[in-house]
Amino acid sequence: MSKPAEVTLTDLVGQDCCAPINAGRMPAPAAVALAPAFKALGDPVRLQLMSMIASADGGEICVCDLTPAFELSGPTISHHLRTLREAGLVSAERRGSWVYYQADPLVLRLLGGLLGTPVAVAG
Amino acid sequence: MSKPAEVTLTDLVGQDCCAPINAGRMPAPAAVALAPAFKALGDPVRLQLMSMIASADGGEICVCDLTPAFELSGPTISHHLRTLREAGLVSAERRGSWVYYQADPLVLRLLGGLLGTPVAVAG
DNA sequence: TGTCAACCTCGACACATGTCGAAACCAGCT
DNA sequence: AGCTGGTTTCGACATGTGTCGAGGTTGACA
Repeated sequence: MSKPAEVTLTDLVGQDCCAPINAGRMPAPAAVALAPAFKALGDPVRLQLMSMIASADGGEICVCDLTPAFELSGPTISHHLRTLREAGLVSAERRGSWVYYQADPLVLRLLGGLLGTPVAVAG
Repeated sequence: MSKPAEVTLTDLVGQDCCAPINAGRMPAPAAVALAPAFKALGDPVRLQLMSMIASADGGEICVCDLTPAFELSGPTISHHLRTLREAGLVSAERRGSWVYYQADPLVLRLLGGLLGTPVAVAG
């Protein structure tokens, strides 16, 4: 066990949340776990994909509705969706011929709570 | 004016906030403006730098306190700080021999509110 | 005014990322 | 069983990113 401090996003979600970003230095393991999620949101296409998935009616949306919404090739959209999936932000489910994507609201809330800085300035 | 739809982070902060990510497809200009901020947070070192700056006593912290906190060269830390600066997340101020960095709480709150989904489910 | 320290910029390199076309895979239909 | 349409994976290429060492700029201090 050379890397006992490894932490996953799911671990952090399980703890309900970690400390907000203005509550002291973030531990390196948490930073390593969280950075990929923010990085995944660091692209305009993925940000729009994420918003479409997160706001989808019924909590899920078909890839066949996502792909034509951009002027990008199918493989490129698939690549971005994979990035979101590997970052733990969305999950995919195949049903019949189509694949449906759903957002993970807990992870989104985790990230949001991290930045939220709920008026902490104690003004 | 070939690109009339260009939007800056400051514009978005000025509007107090844009719609949360689960409230419909994010407009492309907003996505283009927001993505660099998330991308800047998409690195473990910058996430830790950000947390140290945002939680600094007095709202600011000296570079001379940041650099020795990582096993990275000075130029590398400077590069990451520049990335955070260009993303609009922090600002720098020179005072005497040292440079002090401060976080922009409004931008952090904007990003957080975007993801925060503040219990909107009304459960 | 000269010297020193802190910080940034520049140039360079290895590696990761965004994008595409071609091909493989998977489920449904005839 | 074979064909068809939808989605992902593979291979390739141009571009962007993280890191460093060397050098420049700024301000303090003797």
